[in-house]
Order: sequence, then C-alpha cells, then structure tokens
Amino acid sequence: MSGRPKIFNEEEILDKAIEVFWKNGYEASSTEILLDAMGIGKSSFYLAFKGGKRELFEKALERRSDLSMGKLQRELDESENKIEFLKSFFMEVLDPSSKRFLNGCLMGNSIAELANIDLELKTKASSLLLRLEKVFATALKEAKKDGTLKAKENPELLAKYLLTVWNGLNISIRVYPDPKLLKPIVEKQLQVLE
Amino acid sequence: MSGRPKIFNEEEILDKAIEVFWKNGYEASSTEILLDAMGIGKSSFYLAFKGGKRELFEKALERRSDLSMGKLQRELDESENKIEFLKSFFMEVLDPSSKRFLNGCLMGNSIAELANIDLELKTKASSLLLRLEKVFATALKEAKKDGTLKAKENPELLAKYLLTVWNGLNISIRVYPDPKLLKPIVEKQLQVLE
DNA sequence: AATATTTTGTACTGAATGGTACACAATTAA
DNA sequence: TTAATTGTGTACCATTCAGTACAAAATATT
Repeated sequence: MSGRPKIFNEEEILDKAIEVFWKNGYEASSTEILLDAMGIGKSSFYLAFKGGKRELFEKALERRSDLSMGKLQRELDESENKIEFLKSFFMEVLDPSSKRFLNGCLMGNSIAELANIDLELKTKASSLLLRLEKVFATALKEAKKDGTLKAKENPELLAKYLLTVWNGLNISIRVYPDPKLLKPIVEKQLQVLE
Repeated sequence: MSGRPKIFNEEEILDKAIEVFWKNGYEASSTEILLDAMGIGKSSFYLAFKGGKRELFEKALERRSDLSMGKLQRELDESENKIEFLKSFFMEVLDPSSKRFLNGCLMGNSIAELANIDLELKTKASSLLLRLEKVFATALKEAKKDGTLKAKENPELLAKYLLTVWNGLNISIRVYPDPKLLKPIVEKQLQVLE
C-alpha cells in the first residue's frame, strides 16, 4: 500500500501557499512561485493536488480560516471581557508589524479579486468570512448575557456591523500609510459596543 | 502634421477599459480582452498607450475617478441637505442594479489586488480614493456650517470614517447576497451623521 | 499628383503560463 | 529478493501573455 514516503507535510506547504496567496492574490501567484515557496516539485504537487492551483487555493483558504478562527475562538473563550477583547482584536489590525497591516484580509482580498472571475472561489471566501461574523455573534450574545455588552442592538446585527467594519479596515489600512490616522476611526466605529 | 485619422475616441475606449478592469481587476484583464472591448487593434493601442496595459490601467483609474468625483461633487453642490444626500449616496451601493453592487469599488479593488504587486499602481488608486475622502470632508464642513450636520465630531475625522465605511460596504455587498441584510448596517454606520 | 505624416491590420516574437509524460527512486509486503 | 506501490525530478507541451515589426492605408500639405 505505501510506497515512497512524501518528502513534505501537507499542512506545512499549505502554510507556505497561504503566505504567497495572501501577499499576491490568486492570479498573480504563479505555480512556479508557489512551488518555490512550498519547496516541492511539480509532480509531487500535481499528485497531491489534482485540481492544481485552484484546489491549492481552496485548501489554503480553508486552512487559513480554520487556523485564524480557531485561534480567535480560543482567545475569546479565555478572555474575561469579550467586548474589550474584540476591541483589541480590531486594534491589532493597525499594528504595522502584523501581516494584515500590509496584506489585508485574505478572504476580503479574494472576494474583491475573484467576484467576477470565479464565482465558486468567491463564494467559498465569502462563506469562510461569514465564520468570522458567526464568531462575533456568539461572543456578543455571551457578552450581552454576562452584562459586558450594554448596547441595546441585536447581537446578530452588531456582528454584521463588525464584519463590515472589519472589511473596511482591511482596505483602509492600505490607504492610510500612518496607522495613527485610523485609530480614532476604529474607536468611533467600535463605540456601538459601549 | 495630421495623417490617417484615428478610428477611435480615447475617452470612449477608456470607458470600455474601465468596465473591463472594474469587472476583472488588473491581472485578469488580458490585453486581448481589453482590445476586444475597446474595439481597436494592437498597433493602434500601443501607439496611443506606449506604456501598454499598465498605462491604460492608470488612465482608466484616473478617468473613473474624474467622472465619479465630478458627478458626486455636482450632486452635492446642488443638494439642499448634504447629509441626507450622503446617506442616499451610501444606500445606492445596496441597489442590485448598480454596477457597484457586483463589482465593488474600482479603487478599493485595485488596492486589495495590487498592494504587494505594484506599489505605484496601488498608491495611485489610494490617492484617487482619498479624493472621495476630500469630497466628504468639504461636504461635511459645509453641512456643519449650515446646521444640517449636528454631530460634534471633527469633519475631517468623519470623512475618514465615511471612507472606511465605504470600503467595508463595497466588500460586504459581495459577501451578503441580499442587500436587505446590509441596509440596517449601513444605517447604523451612518448614525454618526445624525 | 506627389509627398509627408500618422494610423491601422497582420504576422510575428520570446517569455511565462498551468499542466503532463515518464523514467526512476524509495518504501512496504510477499 | 522480488514485486507492488507510491512519490519525485526532468523534460516536455500547448496555450496564452504582453509587446514589436513592418507594410499598407488614409489623411493634409505642397
């Protein structure tokens, strides 16, 4: 059953692919660049990913979502004050040392790039981005229950609101070179959580 | 001095190019697709646009900005209540028959796509998008003067806030297939203008 | 009508694209 | 030790990419 062992670990090369796609987007990430980054040859790649670059992209989106949503959910579970945590979560985007500062949100970027190019991939990115809304929603519900969220608005609505803030922020950080300019904006946007 | 006459009008073919770039983005718009849409041949194109596709994209961005900012400024100048007009301006994005509903914002898309691919083009798109902030800012200042804007916040800050809302909205419309879902979100975001 | 000037259509180019073919290498099971 | 199985490296492929060369066409000037 098992012949020659794989020289690579699928999760590791997916992480490399995520970096490339996140930085360059889908179209501008050539298979050559991707293979270089992943450190594997063509035949290994096409054996593992029969669907080629497109399948790799789908898997990369999924893994990126799994990792970041898992981390976020864990942090929320551990946090005392979920509202304060959410605020810091948004503020992190303004940190010039964060990947997101330069690259924005992988899902948002993919939606913008592929909306009219590849409906299926765009829909995939959309649904993965909606996981973030879901995480926001449950956190807000819990915060409402434990009293840290005083706002009268529906948590479901607030979650959609936050997702839109998220989307805007990830574009705006690349418009305003100085993160200080955006800080008061984000604070203003997050006032609904007061 | 004047030889064979041009078979095309530069503004008209730029409008066609805008449509293509807006729909597909930069990378996925091949010169072939562009030339087909513009209805001209290669030699005519490269004679008029020595810089090729890249120059065409720059000119397209500029023209798109000129046209839309010109229109917006005119509408603002004519409007009685600038705050109400700005609200309707944002609500228009949610109209499924608007181009923006499917394609988002050309500048925002370009920033997302080219941020790490072509710094110069990304910077160009950014600075053109900042024109929108400028238009917002002057409108808000006037509204504050004439009393239609009651908010105590600095108009400059509010203008940046609106631009971020704009950026988020143009991603979110492609995440939420049903524009009704977004309407209350936008209303909430625009409450700062009350 | 001849000439200068500019634009256009066609054919071509070299490079890059995503993807295959296939012989060979490394492992496990018989 | 041999066979079966699976993975890898190299060479190759057709297509598409952005862009050029150049001759022919259409105009204005003389």
